[in-house]
Amino acid sequence: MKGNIRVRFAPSPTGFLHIGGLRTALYNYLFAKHHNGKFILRIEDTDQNRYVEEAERDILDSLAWAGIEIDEGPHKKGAFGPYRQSERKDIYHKYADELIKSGAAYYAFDTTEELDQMRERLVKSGNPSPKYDSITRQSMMNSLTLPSEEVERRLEAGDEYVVRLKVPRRETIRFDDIIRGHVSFESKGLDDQVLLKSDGMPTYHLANVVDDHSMEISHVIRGEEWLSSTPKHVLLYEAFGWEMPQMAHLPLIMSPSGGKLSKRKAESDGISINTKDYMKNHYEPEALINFLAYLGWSPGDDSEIHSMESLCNLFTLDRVSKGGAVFNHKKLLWYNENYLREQSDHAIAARVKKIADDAAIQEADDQFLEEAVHLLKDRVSKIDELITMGSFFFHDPKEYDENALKKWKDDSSELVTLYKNNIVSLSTEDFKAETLKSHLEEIINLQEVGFGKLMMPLRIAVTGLGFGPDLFTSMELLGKATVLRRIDTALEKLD
RNA sequence: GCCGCGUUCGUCUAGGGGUCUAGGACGCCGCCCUUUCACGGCGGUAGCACGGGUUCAAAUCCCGUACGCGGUACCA
Repeated sequence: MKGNIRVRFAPSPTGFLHIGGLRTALYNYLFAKHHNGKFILRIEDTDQNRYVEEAERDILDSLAWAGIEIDEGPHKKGAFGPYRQSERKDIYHKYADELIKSGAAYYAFDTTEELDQMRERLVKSGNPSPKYDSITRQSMMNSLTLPSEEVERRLEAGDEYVVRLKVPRRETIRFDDIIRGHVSFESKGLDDQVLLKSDGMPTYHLANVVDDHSMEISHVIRGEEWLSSTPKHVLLYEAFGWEMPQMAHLPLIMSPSGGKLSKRKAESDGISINTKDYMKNHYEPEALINFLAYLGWSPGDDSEIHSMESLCNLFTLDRVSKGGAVFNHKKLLWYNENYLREQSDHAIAARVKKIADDAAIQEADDQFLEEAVHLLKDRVSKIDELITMGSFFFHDPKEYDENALKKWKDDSSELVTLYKNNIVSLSTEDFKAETLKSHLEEIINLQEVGFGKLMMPLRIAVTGLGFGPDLFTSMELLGKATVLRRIDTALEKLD
C-alpha cells in the first residue's frame, strides 16, 4: 500500500457506542496500524435532533477501554481539524456553493408538507418509491424551475431552503469496493439527495465527502448499510473533481434471530448492544476485541487467539468476508475465559478487590484472596463470576442452594457429624487438604458408602453450593474454625 | 415494490477448477483425568441453498431461482 494511509471512524453521537460501531472502528484501526497509517476519529454530529450529550464521551471511553488509540480527533489535535462536523459548517457551505455554481446542485424551497404531498401523489399514481428526481424536480419549487429573480428574492428574504444534488437522469455509476469488487448502480434509482439541510447543517452525504477529501482520508471503511448511498458520494467526488478514497464496505453483524443487530433484536436475544455494557459487566477488552476481529474476518490459518498487536500485523481487508456475521455470545465467553486465565492470580486478585462491592473482599488478606482466585479462575468465564462463586470464602452460607440440597439425604447429618468428630481434634497445622481428604476416606470406608455420599453434604455445609473448587483445598484455606462453625450451622438447619 | 449486496457444519470461518471421502474454532455429545464441579486431553456430531450450464474435472467460473440482509428521509 503506497502513500499515507489515513482512515477514519466517523460515528454520530446519537447514543452509546454500538458493538457494531466498535467493530468498524477496530477494522479501521487495524488497517491503519497494519500500514503504519493514521486512525482518525470524526464526530458526525450534523443531526441536531438526535444529538445526545454524553455520546461523545462514551465513544471516547469505549475506544480507550478497547485499546483503540486515536491519532487525530476532537481531543487529539491534528492538522486537519476541527474533527466535529458541527464545527465545520462554513466549510460545507463553501462547497455547497461551489456545487451550485457548477450546476451540480440546486436550491430547493419545498416545505415538508409539499414533499409529503408529492410523495402521496406519486404513490397514488402507482409509484411505490417516490423520489425527488430528474422528473419530479420539474414540478417542485427549486432554482431549476423558479425564475432566477424569484430564487434571488427568496434567498435574500431568508426563506428556508435546502441544497439538493442534481442527479443525472440516466447514467451508470460504477465504483470498486475492496471487499465487494465492482459495484454499479443506475442513477435513475437515486433521488436528488439533500446536501444542505434547512437548518444550515450538511447531511451525511455532503459532509462525509467534503471531510474525507479535506482530511486526506485514503480508505473509507464503513458498514454495508452505506453501500447503497455510495453512488451519491461518487457523484459528489466527480462534481468536485476529487479523487475518491478507496472504499471498503464491511458485512453487518447480525442477531442470532436474524437481521441487523438492532437494540430490540439484541435484547430479545439476550445480547448487550452497547460497548458500555461490556465494560460495565467486566468483560476482558482483549477478548471482545479478539472476538470482534474474527466476526467477519480471519487470518486464514487455524489460529484463534491474538493480541491487538498481533491483529494489527495480520489484518488485511482482502480477508474480510462478504456475508453478515451472527453474534455468538458463547464464543465471546470462550475468548473471555482465555484472556482471564492467562492473567496471574495476583493481577486478578487486585482487580477483584476493585470491582467487588463487598467489604469482606475489599479488605481481604491479599494472600488469602490470591489463593481463592487460584482455586476459582478455571471455573468461571468472567471476572465478576469469581466474586459470586467465591463468596463462600468470605461469608458463611446464608442459605443453601436449592439444587444442591437434593444431595442432602437422610443419612447426611449422621455422616457429616461423624466426619466433624473425626477432624475436630486436628491441630491447626494439620488442617490440610490432604489430611482432610484422608479423614473423609476413613469415614466412608468405615460406613461403607460412596465418596459422594459424604462429600456432597459436606460441600453444602461448608460452601452452601453443589459445585465449586476442590473442597479440601477450600476447607484448608477457610481454616478449622470456619469449617467447624459452618458444619455446626448446617447440622442445625438441615437436620 | 424497486435498487444493491450476500449465501460452506447450529454459529464464526478455511477454501480461488483437480491435493476436498471439505480443514479449524465455538457449541453440543461421548470417553479419559478428577472418588465432587470445572480446567485439561482425546474422540464424535454436523455443511458446500437449489437448478441449469462451461470443463476431462466445479464448493471453487457463468446464468437463473430461492432465501437472507441492506437501502429506498431535510437519520447517520
